Order: sequence, then C-alpha cells, then structure tokens
Amino acid sequence: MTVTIYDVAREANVSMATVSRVVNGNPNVKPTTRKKVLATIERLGYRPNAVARGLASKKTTTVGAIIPDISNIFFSELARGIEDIATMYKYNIILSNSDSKKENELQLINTMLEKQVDGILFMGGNITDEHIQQFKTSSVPVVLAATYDSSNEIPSVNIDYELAAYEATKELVNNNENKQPAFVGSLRETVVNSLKYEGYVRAVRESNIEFNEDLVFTIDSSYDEGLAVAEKLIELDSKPSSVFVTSDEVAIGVIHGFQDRGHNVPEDIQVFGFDNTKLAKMVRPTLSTVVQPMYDIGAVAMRLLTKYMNKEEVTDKNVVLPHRLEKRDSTLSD
Amino acid sequence: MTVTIYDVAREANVSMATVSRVVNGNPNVKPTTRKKVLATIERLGYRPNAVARGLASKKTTTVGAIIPDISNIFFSELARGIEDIATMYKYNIILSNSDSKKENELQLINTMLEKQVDGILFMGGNITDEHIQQFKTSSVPVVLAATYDSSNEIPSVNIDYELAAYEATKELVNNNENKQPAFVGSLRETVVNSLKYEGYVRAVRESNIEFNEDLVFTIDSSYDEGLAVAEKLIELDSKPSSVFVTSDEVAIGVIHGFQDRGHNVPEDIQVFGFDNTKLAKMVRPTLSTVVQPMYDIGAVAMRLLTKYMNKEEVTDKNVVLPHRLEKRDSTLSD
DNA sequence: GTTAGAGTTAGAAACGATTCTATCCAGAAT
DNA sequence: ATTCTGGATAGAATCGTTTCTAACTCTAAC
Repeated sequence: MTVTIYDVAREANVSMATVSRVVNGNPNVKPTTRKKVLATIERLGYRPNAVARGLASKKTTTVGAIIPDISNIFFSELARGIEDIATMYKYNIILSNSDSKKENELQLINTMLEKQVDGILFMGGNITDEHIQQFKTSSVPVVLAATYDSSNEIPSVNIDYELAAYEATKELVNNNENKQPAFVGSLRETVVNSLKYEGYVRAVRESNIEFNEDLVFTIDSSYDEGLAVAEKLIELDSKPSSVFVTSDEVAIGVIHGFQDRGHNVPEDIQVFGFDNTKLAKMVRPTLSTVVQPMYDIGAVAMRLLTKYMNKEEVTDKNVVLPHRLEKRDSTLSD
Repeated sequence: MTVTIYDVAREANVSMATVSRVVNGNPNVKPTTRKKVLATIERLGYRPNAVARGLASKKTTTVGAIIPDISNIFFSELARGIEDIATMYKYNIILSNSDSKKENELQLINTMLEKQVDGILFMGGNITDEHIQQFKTSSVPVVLAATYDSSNEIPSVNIDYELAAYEATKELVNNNENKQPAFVGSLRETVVNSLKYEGYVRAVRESNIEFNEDLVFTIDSSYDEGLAVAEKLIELDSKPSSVFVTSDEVAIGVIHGFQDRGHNVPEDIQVFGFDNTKLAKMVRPTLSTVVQPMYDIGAVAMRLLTKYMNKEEVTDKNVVLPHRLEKRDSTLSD
C-alpha cells in the first residue's frame, strides 16, 4: 500500500542506502544516480516515514511545548514566537496546556519524553524541586520561557520582573506627589508575580512612604476580578490615586471598573499594566504598561533550545531580555 | 543507556511480548506475572518509546492541527477546544501556523503526513481544489474547523455564517427605521467572509432598501484597519447610523475610531461585531456581537476526528453548530 | 600494467516496539 | 489415564528508516 524506501530502491536499481542518501541530501551520490532516484521517488510518490526515521536516527525534529493556557493572549503570543523559530529550524511543536497544574505539568513532561521529542520548552507557574529534578534528569534539553526558576539551574529566558515592576511603580509614585500606588496582582500564583511585588515594595519603600498593606490586593488573574477590585479600591478610606496591576487584562478590568462607577482614568486614578499585550492599545484610555516582549521571549527560548539540541556552546544560559515602560493615556504625563 | 522493553523482559524473566501486554493493559496476563513485570518496570525506570511503538503499530496517537495564526484570539480559543478534547482521548497535537497561505498549508499537510499523524484538523481561509485533492487522497482523516468548503466533501464543523450575518444585519435594520447599515469586512479573504456578506445583502434587500454599494468597506482584518475605516464612514455623505463588522477585533477598532473623533456609540452609530471573542466584553460600550462558539467548534471538530480515526460510524459529516446574537451596549435596544 | 586512493555504492545490522503463530500447561471432560 | 480446551507465554517476523562497514569502480600516478 504505502511506498517505502525499499520500493524506491528496487525500482531505481540501487540500494536503500543510496535512496536514503539522496533523500537526506548527502553529497556522496553521483549526480546521475541522484537524478535517477529522484525521478523514481517522484514517480512512485514516495514520502519518507518520519517515525521510522526517528527510530533509526534517534531524532524526531519535534520539540514539546508545555504552556499554561494557549487561549490566554499572553501565551498565545509567546507560542507564536516559539513556532516561528521552530519552523525556521525545521522543528515541529507538540503543544500542550497544563493550566499551570503541577500534576499536569509533570505528566506532560513524561508524555513528551515518551514521544522522544528532541527538546522541551516549558512555561509554567511555580517551579518546584520536583520540576527541577525532572528537568535535570531529562534525556533532552529543557528551556524555560517566561518562567522563573530561582535556582537558575535550568536555562531560561525572562525579563527582569522585579526591576520592571520597580520602574513602573516609581513612575506612578513620581506622578503622584509621593502617594503610594495600590498593587493588584496574583501573588501566590507564581514566582514571577512575587518578583513583581518585590519591585513594587522596593519602589514604595525607597520613596519614604510609610507602607500601607491595605493597598495590596491579591486576586485571581482575570478581567472580571479586575472589575471587582476596582470597587474595593473606590471604597477604601485612603483611596489611592494610582494602581499598579501585574497584567494588562486585569488592568483593563480595573479601568472599566472605575469607569463603570463614574470615575475617570487617569484623572481620578492612574492605571499601569504589565505585559503590553495587544489589548493595551485596544482600550480607551489606552493602557500604560510594562512592555514585555512575549514574542521575543518565545523566539529566543526556542533559539536557545536549538543550541542545546545541536550541542552548541551556550554562553548565556539564563537570558534576560530588555523591557521598557510604554506610557499611554491611562497615566498622567510628567 | 536507555532501558528498552527487552531489558525489562530479561530482568523479569519473561518475553518482550509479555512486557508489551502488561504495558498496554492487555488482560491476557496472569496477575502474578503482571505484578512481577510492573515491579521491574518500576525498578529499571522503563519508559516506553512512542516512536518505536508508532512504527510497529502504525498509530502515533498524535494529530496535526494547521491553524492560520495561534496568536489570534479567535484561533487560540479554538485551539484550546481542540486540545482539551484531544487530551481527553489521549492524543497529542502538533500545532503549526500557516498564516492562511496556501503554500504553507499544503506544505504543512505534507509534513504532518510524513510525521504519521493519525488525523488532521485544518483551519484556513480559502479551500481550493488543490486542498480538496490533498485531503481526499490523504491516508488519514481530515476535519475542517471554522473553515468552509463549498463542496461539502470534507467533514467540517461550522456555524451558519450567512444566516448569522443576516440576523445581525436585520437587527440593525430594525433598530434604524430601515436605514442600510454599513458593512465592514474582508471579503476576498475567505469563503466564510463572503458568506457573511451574502447574509448582509439578503437582509438589506429584504427590507426594501435600495442597496447602496458605497456602504460596503473591504479591508484587511485588524484593529487598526477598523480605526481607519471609521474615519471613512464619518466622511460619507450618506453617513450610516449603524455598521455590521465581520469580526470583533475590527468592530472594536471601529468603535474607538468613532469615539476618538467625538462620536458616541451607540447613539451616533451602532456597531455589531462577529465572533464574541472575550474582547467583546472588554470594551466600553460592550460590543453587541454574533456568538460563534469557538471553543466548541474546536472541541466538536476534534471529537469528530476521533470518530473517523476509530472508524466509527459518522451520521453528520458537516456539523453546523448553533449561533445567537448577544446584544450589548454598542447597539440600541428595541 | 599495477597500485593507491578517492568517490560511490551495496549489504546488513540496528532502532524498540507490536503482533502473529506456535507452544506449553493445567484442569475439565470422557 | 487420555484427550480436549483455552488461557499464558515465548519466539520471531515486521514496521521503514539510518548508518556502519566493506567492497567496488575508476582515474591518476608510477
């Protein structure tokens, strides 16, 4: 039924080895035989079987990507970066959602390894010792993308979350005669988020403001939670005049929460987001935010992974990409 | 180095066949030997090689998903639906972006087939005869998701785009004392879009309005294009008082384009979108739109594919999922 | 006219599973 | 006691490649 390399060999009067060489572009083939083989490949409609090749060569040209949730605009952008570079290097991606659940994550790593991927790209929330253990004993290289491992043992690509949050908070403090901005984020969820919190705290402390815990709001990360937290902010006795929010989606929720209750952004309250997803420009007022280059993180992470897979020398195993503040209309200009 | 089924067999004093039976849950194994084998698997840390299994069994439990752009909020939602059902049926997904380019699409189908996927899920713009040809001669089943093939030869999952557009347009006409709504969409791009256009035309014609071609705007599908087209609408002599837009993202651009120029939505102009991506609730005013169940389309398509892969009987090869209109604040209520 | 050596090619052994066929063995039936 | 039956198991072929080694061919040099 299906045409195999053997059929081609027989029809072209050469050995399987020669056909294999032709298919794989090995230069040690006489041009005339190459042409002959190519012709019979065409004639028979031969299509190499990547599974058999994978078994024989122990390479699948496939990498596994474990991602919290592909329907999240942040991760889908990241995934696109991964995919584009993967395509460039002739790899395919097996994509799986973990919902950031440790159990799923560990399970998925195992599945990927069974499928003999050549490498793994991991995005997730908390990296536990168990994760590290699995990564270190993995038979193939692993790279973390937008995922923080405090031990720095696993190769990774990130931005400096603490610094970025510090700068954003500082910006709000400066615009506000040294009033403490509120903080809205999902602390517990991930190490990345607690880094943002640390940056926020540092900026506040540095400004000689007496730190007010009441201005810190810990919520699940969603637009609706942002809407809801706006109400709490309004009801506060010491109502803040600015908020630093750890993600754009929540920040937009906060903005609308205020607007829906008759408050104006940025006049009554300034809002600073994080990520610069394309949503940031799709609100009124447009959202000031920390630019985190999602696409690039994915792309660089994939590129880094190819280096490991090719056993190339890697000079910078924990890459920190630049970030910047993009000031738009949800904050006041200096 | 790596532990194979043969190692397990030797250590457990059984044959490879028996180990294979244990691993695959074949009941014809004496409980005591099963236990013994399981123990040595555990002890040696044996992990089955899915590639070898794939070669021997001719099944990879992997399906290919060809998608225009995973970073597009519409498709990422669809992808999540696919993924969830795939996981449920123990399949993994190889995900690739085509950017809706025919050349990429055809190439990707070929790659997927080389990788011996058990089935293909295809999302794309225009299905050409060449596509159909490839699908029909494919060795594995293919299902289209949110992708229209006018010949209805290939299994597919869609909504009734013509009817949905008709209903949305009708709604606008009724709210507007029989004035013709403008149409903003990307006609040429896909068959799906021209179906929407047909629905729009039918609704207008049916209302005994003299059809005005000047109110039809054909643009590339993006937020920025939406912003831009708003200006053109404003400059129109016969300025419309409502617009039907074929996607939410563009619709939101249109809304903001009007707002940025001092016009109010829905008082000055009503806007109706299409898709009900999560963006629709994340604007002010919230966007009235056609609810297209992206997640469900993905999920149902994947489910349908499993049926074909299992050679189950399929009664409904071209599934049409229900849609509905969700009226929010960008249109006037009756 | 040998021979060396480079360039080509053939042959066969992996790769690590599944699966078909055959064998073995125990207990039931006669 | 012998035969029969069916559940367990073993053995070996197979899946479709890659890749190693050996051998062959041809030309150039001596």
